[in-house]
Amino acid sequence: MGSKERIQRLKDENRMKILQASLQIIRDEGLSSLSMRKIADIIEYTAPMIYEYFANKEAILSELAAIGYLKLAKKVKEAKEQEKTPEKQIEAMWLAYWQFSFDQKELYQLMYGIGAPCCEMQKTFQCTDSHTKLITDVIKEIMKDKKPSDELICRKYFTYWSIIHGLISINLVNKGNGDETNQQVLKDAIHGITRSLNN
Amino acid sequence: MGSKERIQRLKDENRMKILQASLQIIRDEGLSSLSMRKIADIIEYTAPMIYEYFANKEAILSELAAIGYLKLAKKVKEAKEQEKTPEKQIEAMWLAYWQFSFDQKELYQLMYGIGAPCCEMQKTFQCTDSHTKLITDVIKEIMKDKKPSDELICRKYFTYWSIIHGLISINLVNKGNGDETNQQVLKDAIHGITRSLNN
DNA sequence: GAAGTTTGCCTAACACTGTTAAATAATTTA
DNA sequence: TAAATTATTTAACAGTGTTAGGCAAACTTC
Repeated sequence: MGSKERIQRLKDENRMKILQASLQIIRDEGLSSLSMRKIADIIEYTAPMIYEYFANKEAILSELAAIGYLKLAKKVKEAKEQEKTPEKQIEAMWLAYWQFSFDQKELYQLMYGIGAPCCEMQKTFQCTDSHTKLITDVIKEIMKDKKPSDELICRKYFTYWSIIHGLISINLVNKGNGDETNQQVLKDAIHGITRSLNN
Repeated sequence: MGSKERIQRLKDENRMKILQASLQIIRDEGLSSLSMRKIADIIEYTAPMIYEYFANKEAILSELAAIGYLKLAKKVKEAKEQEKTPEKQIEAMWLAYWQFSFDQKELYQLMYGIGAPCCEMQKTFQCTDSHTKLITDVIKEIMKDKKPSDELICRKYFTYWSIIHGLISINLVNKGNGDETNQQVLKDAIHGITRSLNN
């Protein structure tokens, strides 16, 4: 019965189509005008069909966010691998994070709830294999002489994250586009925090 | 015709009632479950009546946000006035900002679009009489020996704001409540930036 | 005070939204 | 081919923001 697999593959395809269509609508018309019926139009089904693939609308958004986390982790990892010293790595990683948030505005907003009463933040993803893990590892590397506690590392990560996320949020809401000035503020801040790691 | 004024006063009262009711609903049930009909229920009118006072739902949110800016500016001003040195002032002001965002979670989210596809950010308020003006004035005071350009001051303000707004956003989305660790990160960051103003 | 005009307010409706239950069409199994 | 299962749709519910039309009360003018 090879058709079992064929049917499964078809189901997976439709799942994927739903996600793609959703993201497309969000990109084209904004999150607030994403509707089940519009998704259905694109995938050439009727709205109730979507419920065969996702429990509800929120589940779609949730899954899109999850995909976002994967994409982000990939970008951050690539950025890391192009530098040798931890200091350069951490700058590259945060710049990659920054870049991601502008290349994938909609996804980023979904992931971190800017302008969207969407899914709970995925705490599952925060530990293994995420950009968080990648970055905290480098922080640990930089601070290794001080034998920092996990709590301290976490706090340092938080400090980085806050300023970058803050900058991004402000830019997204203000419809900025990550221009020179902001990049300058960002780099300054990253350097400042990085310097503070070892004194 | 003193009744003209009486009627005007009644209209103003109703306007206020609508705003209060809206804020109450947002606080009790969240922004996403704010509806015109619910507002109407509370003020004991029917939904279409609200359109006599506000062009649409967004106008209500917009006005709530504007009220928020005023409240915030007041708090920041009070904080400033309780300290003498600019260094202490700036810390107090940002802590007041932080406090405001937790005391008035909903308002803050409205003002800065966290979890809300709401109104454009009010650029009108950014210049005179806002917390922004209050804070940049103090930054200017601290840096006065360097004769900084407006652009530099703006960038410094931005740096402060980013990390604080970032911390707040993360806390709001994660449903944190501004606990010790975060306050620590915040104070560290403020000190770090303040120190950087003069070297 | 009566007639006409304006105002305040409501009902009904439209075009949407997410979601569910029931009915129908297509496909697989016996 | 007949029965059972699965895929898909139609119809509906309860909710949303918003608009148009109508009724009744209040005010203005005569």
